[in-house]
Formats: sequence, C-alpha cells, structure tokens
Amino acid sequence: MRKYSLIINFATNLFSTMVYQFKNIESKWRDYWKSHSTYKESEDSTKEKFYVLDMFPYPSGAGLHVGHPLGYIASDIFARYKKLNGFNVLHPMGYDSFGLPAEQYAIQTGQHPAVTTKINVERYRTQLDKLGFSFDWDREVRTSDSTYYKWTQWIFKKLYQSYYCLDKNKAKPINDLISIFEKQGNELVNACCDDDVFIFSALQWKAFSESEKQKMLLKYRLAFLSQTWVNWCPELGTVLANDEVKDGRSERGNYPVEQKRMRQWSLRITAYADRLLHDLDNLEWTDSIKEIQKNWIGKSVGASLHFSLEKNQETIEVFTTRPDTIFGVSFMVIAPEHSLVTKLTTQENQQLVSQYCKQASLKSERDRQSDVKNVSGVFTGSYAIHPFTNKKIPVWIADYVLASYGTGAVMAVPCGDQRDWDFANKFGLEIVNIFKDVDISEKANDDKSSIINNSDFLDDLSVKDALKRAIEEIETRGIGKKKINYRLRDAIFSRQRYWGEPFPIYYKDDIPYLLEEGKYVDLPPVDKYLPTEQGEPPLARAKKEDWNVFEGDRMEYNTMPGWAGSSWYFLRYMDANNPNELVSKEKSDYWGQVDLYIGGAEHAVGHLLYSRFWTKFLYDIDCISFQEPFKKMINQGMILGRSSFVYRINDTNTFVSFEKRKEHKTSRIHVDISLVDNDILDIEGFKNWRSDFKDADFILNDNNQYCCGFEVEKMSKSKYNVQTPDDLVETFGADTLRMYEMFLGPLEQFKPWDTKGINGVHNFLRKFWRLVHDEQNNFCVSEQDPDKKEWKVMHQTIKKITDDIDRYSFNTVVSALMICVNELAELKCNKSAIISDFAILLSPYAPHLSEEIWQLLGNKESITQAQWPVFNEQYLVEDNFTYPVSFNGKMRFTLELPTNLDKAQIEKTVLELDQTIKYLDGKEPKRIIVVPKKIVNIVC
RNA sequence: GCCCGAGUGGCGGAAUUGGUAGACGCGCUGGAUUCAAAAUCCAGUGAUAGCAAUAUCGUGCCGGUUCGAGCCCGGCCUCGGGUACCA
Repeated sequence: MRKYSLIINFATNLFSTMVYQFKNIESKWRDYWKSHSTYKESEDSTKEKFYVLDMFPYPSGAGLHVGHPLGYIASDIFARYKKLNGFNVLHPMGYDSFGLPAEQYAIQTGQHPAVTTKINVERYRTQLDKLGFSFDWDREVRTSDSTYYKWTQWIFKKLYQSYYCLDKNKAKPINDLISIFEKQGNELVNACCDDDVFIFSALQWKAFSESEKQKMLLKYRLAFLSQTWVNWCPELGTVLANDEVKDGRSERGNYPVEQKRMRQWSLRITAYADRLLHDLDNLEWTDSIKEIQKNWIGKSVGASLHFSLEKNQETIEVFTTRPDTIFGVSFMVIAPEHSLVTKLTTQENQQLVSQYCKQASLKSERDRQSDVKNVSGVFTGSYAIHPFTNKKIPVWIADYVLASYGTGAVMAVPCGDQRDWDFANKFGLEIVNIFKDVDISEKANDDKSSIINNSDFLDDLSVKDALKRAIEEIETRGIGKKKINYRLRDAIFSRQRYWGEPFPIYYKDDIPYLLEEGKYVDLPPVDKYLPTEQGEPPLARAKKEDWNVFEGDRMEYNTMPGWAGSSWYFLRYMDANNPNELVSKEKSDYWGQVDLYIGGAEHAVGHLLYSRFWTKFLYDIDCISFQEPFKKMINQGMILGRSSFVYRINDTNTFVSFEKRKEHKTSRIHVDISLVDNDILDIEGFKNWRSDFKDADFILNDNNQYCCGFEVEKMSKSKYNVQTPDDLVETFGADTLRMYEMFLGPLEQFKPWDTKGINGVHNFLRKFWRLVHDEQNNFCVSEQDPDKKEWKVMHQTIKKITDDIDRYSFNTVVSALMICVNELAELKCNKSAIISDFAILLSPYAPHLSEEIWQLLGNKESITQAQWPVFNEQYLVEDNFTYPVSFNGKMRFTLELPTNLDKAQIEKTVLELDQTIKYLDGKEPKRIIVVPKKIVNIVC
C-alpha cells in the first residue's frame, strides 16, 4: 500500500511539473533566437525608427543582482512593444569596461585588468542571456576595446583642435582662430578662454616663439592643459572631478580628498554652460534631475566690479548678484588662496596672515564644511576704496570665501548677507543699514521685496529697480559691468591611472602636441599598475618600444576619466563596427536621438551632463545632426535588499532569538539571507556558514525556533542580502522573473526585494498554460469564432495594456494580463483568435512562453514579427450602465440603467425608486447631479 | 538650512481628466478534492458594532474650495533623494 502511494505520488508530481515546463521552453527559444538572429536590426528607411537604450553597466566582479535587470526588463518590454507596433527598434547593450575596480584588483593580484574585465563581461553576458532580452548583440560595444577608444581619442583630438566662438555660439576650428590672430591679434576675439589671457596684436603674435604660440592656444582650446586646483585623492593616487567627490571624500572607495594645484587636462564645458542650461527645457526628464543639473550649472546674473586699492595699483575684482547693495559695503573679503594675498598683507600682519592661510590650506574640504558655524578670518592691514563713497574699507582674508567661485573675492554687505553679517559681528566691523524700515540688529535682511535706503541715487527704489539702476551706473562710470557667472567648473579630464583611455598626445620640450591624423594610442603594457617612484602615473612605466606610437620626448602618461567612453557610446551602437568613422552620418541621421533612456538617477551631474556636452560639441563640428542625446528618460528606482540579523550576546558565542534580544546586551550581526526562511534561521546552516559560529549556542523563542530581525537596505555583498537573478530563473524561469520585477510596483519607485509574491506571477503563467491545454497536457484550442463577451474581455485588455505601456506604467499591465486570463478561464474560452491576441499582448513581458504558444497556434514565424492587436471600441459598447447613486456624496446603492437615457430621464427614474425615498427620509432633494455614465448624486 | 519627491489594508500596490477607495497579487481564515500532502478549485478578508440586513469611521495631521476630494488650494508632520559657506 505504502509503495503504491509512492508511485502515484511520483507520477502526480511528474505530471504537475509537466504542466508548464518553463526550462525546456526557455532554452528552446533562447537557441531559436540566436540561430535565427531574431534581434538583429538594420537601418530600414521605410520604417519609423525607435531607439531604446539602457545605461550600460560596469561589469563588476560580483555579477548581476536582481536590481540590475529591472531597467533592462522595462526597456526590453518597451522595445518589443514598439517593434510589434511596426517600428524599427534599436535596442543595444554593451559595457562601460574601463574603471577603477578592475585596476585596484590588478594592483593587488598583478593580473592585467583586461583579463578580469573579460571574465566579468562573459559572466554578465551569461546572466543577461538567460533573461530573454531582445538586444542586438552584433552592436555590442566595450569602452576598453581599442576599436572603441580610438574614437574616444578622436573626439578628444577634435576638442583639442577647437575653440568656442561666442559670436557664433558654437565650437569652431582652432585654425580659424590662428588666422584671426595672424590678421588682427586677439583684441576683437569673442571666445571662451582662460582668465589670464592678455591682449596681443597680430605683430606680437607673429613674434611669439613656437612655444609661446602653443601656450596661448592652449588657453583657447576646448581640451586644454592648465594649472588648476584639483581634487587630489592620495589613496587612489589620482585627481577626481567635482562630481566624483561626495562630502570631501572619493565616491569610489570613500577616501579623503584634498585640494592640490596640478597641471591637468581639462575640458572647457563652461563654454556650453548656457546651452546646457537652456536646452533642459525641451527634455522629457524628471524635474528632479533637471533641477540637479540646473543647480550644478548654477547660473547667476549680477555684476563684476573692480575696487581700487589705497596703496596699490592693482584692483580687486568681485562678482556680486546684488550690485544694488553697493552702498552697504563696509569691508571686503578675499580667499586665502587669492593671488593678491601677499601684496595686500602689511608688514605687521604678515605673521598672522601666513599662519591663517597655511591653516586654511591644510583644512580639507570636509573640515571647512563642518566648520560652517565657526567664523574665522584675518585682517590684511590694507584698505580698498569704495567706488561711490570713496570711503576706506578694510580688506580681510577668510576661508568662507572660495577661491574657485567667482573671482575669489567678495564685497561684504553685512546688512544683506548673513555670512557677511556673522563675520562683521565677530570682528566688530561696521554694519551699514541700507534698507528702509528693516531691523538688522539681529540678522541680515535678504528679503527681495525691501526698499533701498541710505544709498545716494538708489534711494527709495525697489530691489529690482535698484539692480538695474546700479548696473547702469557701474557701467557708465567704468567700474565694472553686468556679468553672468556659473558655478559649473571646467571638467578635469586626466587621471593618474592605468585602466583608462590613453591620450593621443606627446610632448616636445614640455609642450603637448597632438598625434597626426589617423594615429591613435593603444594602452601599452606595464610591469606594475602603480605610480612610479617619482610619483608619475603608471603609464610612465611603459618602455619606449611598448608604445604602438611614440613621438617627441615622451607620450602623455595620464589616462582619461571614466566618463570619457560613456559620454558618446549611444552613438557607436548605431554603427558599432565601422572602422572608418565614429558613426556614419547616414546612420546617425536615421537613428537620431535616443527616444527612451532608462537608468539610475545617480548619474545626474556626471554622465548625463557630460553626454549632453559631447553631443552638443559633436553637433557643432557637424558630426551628428542633433543637440541632445536622450529625449525621454526614466530613472528606475533601486531595488533594496532585505537584510536579516542575528543577535549575539556581547562577549559570548550565544545568539538570542529576535523576541528575547532586549533581555540581553547584544550586537546585531548580518546573516546570509540564504540561511533564513520567513525570518526563521537555519541553525545548522548557520553553524557551518562561518567557522567562528561552529560552536555557537542559541536561545530560542517560544516556538523553539530562532527568529531573525530584518531591515530594508541597499543590496551589498557585505550585508549578505544580495539576491541574484540566477537562482530565481532556475526555480521559476525568466518569464516569471521578468513579470515579477515589473509587478513589484512603479518603475521609478524604490522598493524592497521580497520573493514572497513571485509564485503569484508564476501561477498566472501556469494558469494561462492550463487554459490552452487539456488534462493530458495536450495543446488544445478551439477554432470557433469568439462570442461578444469574449471579444469584450479581449478588447478591454488591449485598451488597458496599450494605454499603460504608452505611459510607462509597466506594473499595471501585469494585473491587466492576470485579469484577462482570470476572465477567460471563467468563460472557459480557449478560442484561438483570442489566445492569439493574448499571446501577442503577453510577449513583451514573457517572450519565451508567448513564442511557444504562438508556435503551437500554428504560426511559422517568431511572435516578434506579429502585429500588436488594434483596439476596437465597438466591442465595449454597452446597453446599460450601473450608476452609483449617492446622497450628499455618500454612495448608497447602485442602479443599472440604459445608456441611451438623458439626464432628465435618469433623474426621474432615480427619484421614483423606493430606495431613494427611503434615503431621502422625508427630506426634499435640493439638487440632483447627473453625470451620464459616471454618477448620480442627490443633495438633500 | 534650501530644492525636489513620496505618505492609501497585515504586505507590494491600484484608482489615467475631481465621480462606487482598496483593482491585481501575496499573506491569512474556512471549505471541496486527497489515506496524507503538493497542486488545483470555491468562499471570505480595511476598522468598529451587529446573527443579519445595515450603520458609523477610514487614503500622514489641521483647515479650505466643491453637489462630490486619495486627487485641487493653504498650513504643518514624517520619510526618501539632491545640495550645501556659490557672494
């Protein structure tokens, strides 16, 4: 008897797993797509194009976790949907494969970063392939391939060979500038350049030595070498861009960052500041990202003015957004790094000043920030002259003034600026009140609706009028002029690292020169990935014969930053294998802008700003025909992990269950989530997990179990809460995982990962399978024409799903599909016409299963070649509508009425009902609102 | 501090233009089937009161507009993100 039941048991189990054999189905279709090149796209001018792009990943050693595919699944659904709607869809994938982790690993192990990168890329590819994406892999790019980074160098060359003309407001060839210099010098040139450019004539230009000419041109080039204050990270041995520094520490690795003056390559992104700001308006991006970019660019309109000095020929130039408060100026403050510090410091103040400046330079950015409340400064001993009142005003040095913003000097208006007020208060400086009827004894007044007072020709004017008037007067008197200032700094473009793009640059007599046309540098081999003993970057280790090109005295030792390759990769996909051009004009004209870009919001000011900059530049030099890379962008929210914790009693090896943890002094320890099921710990597994837990003791709860605590936090290896897609694909299949990731909630939202609900989605796919199979698991559909009810279900679904995908509401589509199957199952409908439409609707989400059903329905071609069903209103026309009837806004009962009744008829019918009389309870209806096919509301 | 965004059952979430709040799924409860389980199917499931019909309350809090507010307006609270001496 026992034996017999075991056999039955085995048979039924076998049978139930046979129902929907996702493993076979998925591997079958993976092979089919590969062998049939189903996802290969070519340019087809007869079809409208659509470009769907994912932010390409950095292939890290940890592989993909469940958060990565979220965006890829959404973009894949959209790409498939667009294709079914007749678009020619470009949907590529590649790797941002230069970067620090591979190099850090290389330093530790000596293994070439190219080797680890290759292994990681292959792992990513295996994982991606299992998820059924419709990527056209023939277009794959890797930023670390020389066939790719050669074109990154090409763009750098173009930047080097260009300057920014402010008259035309675009980049132009540097040769044009040279001819202007030869004809008329630089006096009339209106171009973006370094601050320290002096005026020269054509004659002077011609008299310049070669080296002088090159140095001058560098001040105009869009890619230029200059001495600048940089964020130096000693731990990483490299400089970092502003967006790579967070709270005074490196974003990668979290190491301290200090300010250092170094000769570095920079890109003149500030030339594009205004266009980058202005063009944000036309982008379909979230307001928050646009806002972040706006703040980062930080445009402020004001005036620059010169203050002359009492005992010195020089002037101090300041930038102010409030020239209307000029009469409130009672002192000046310059940054400790300001070039006039030494000249202005008088003998008796010498010691204090140099001490203060030294202290300030030692303070890291972070210390300066945490010191905001602590006002500090020192007097130089010198005085400037107020341009209007001719009064003597003291010049101070303080680190609340930043060298890198504006001119590194401010005119202090203590009555109108809180920082100036604090400073004046601390050091007993004069506070002049220039606001009418405003008390400034407790704090400064920054109210823009104030009236100016005590200010000569500005008296009684509003701030707005005073601003205008002040600038006019400043300009007529030649003290200064209207000026627009940006917070945006030029982007430092060199890194003292190995694993990045080499520069197509060599040096002769310490002057940089570009390699001639067609020549590009391959990353040379080195013996170690560390700086040299002299502190030069790793590339200085390469011997002369290791370089594929070697010219001049030496090659450039720096490499490009991580964002170089990612600033233009979306263009290369269009023409990924073109050996002659970055991208052919024909192809870039066809594919154009990215129509939908999906990725994280963490690149708001890095990648997303630099890509916009490079796109504008490439547009200026006529390489492409559009100015913005990404038309519409969706930022997917992070999938957070659910960490589990055990509680160890301090100084023991005893662990106490969650419920009883407060009875002891414990510390919380992350435990691997694979050892926890429903918050219950697998004690044996835990003991074997780490050797130090082998002899652990446990205090269990009342159910004799060990219950873990939990918290929702970012997924990371160190928190043992990483969920890989691999296990889930193994247990439930890729189709289920795809649907489940979408079902979790709106794409943009942050959400905790929880596998509890996944079988709900899996059951839905099984239910659909059962709908078209009989009890022996034979495919079984009816060829009868569907009836009205069945068509109605179908067309409701078509409408809902089409609308939802169009508004990127990926999660609600899943429920619509579920509702549809539920209703079809209730109608016992397996009519092939209906199933056929349903398979198409399902296919963007569950491509493997849909292909299988599609084939079983007798189709010879892939379902990707099908046509999205067209919604037909007629199927939804109803004779009746069920009205909710409300009294004073409270719904009391429903009433089914023919849809052809007019308002008066509806009103009459409702009022005659017994139920209405009951709810009126003797009261007179004051008003009746009837909204046809919506609601009836009786006010009484 | 300033600038964005979000707060809805036990949980993830739905409600697209102001019109039946809680779709769909999970979980839970009961039932059918089964020797038993798995799977499947049926019913129930916001709170409170009631055998029930039903009633009252209910979308972070307070107030407003409206016949009608999760949605619009004003003022708060909480959480998440960005930014921080920017002159």
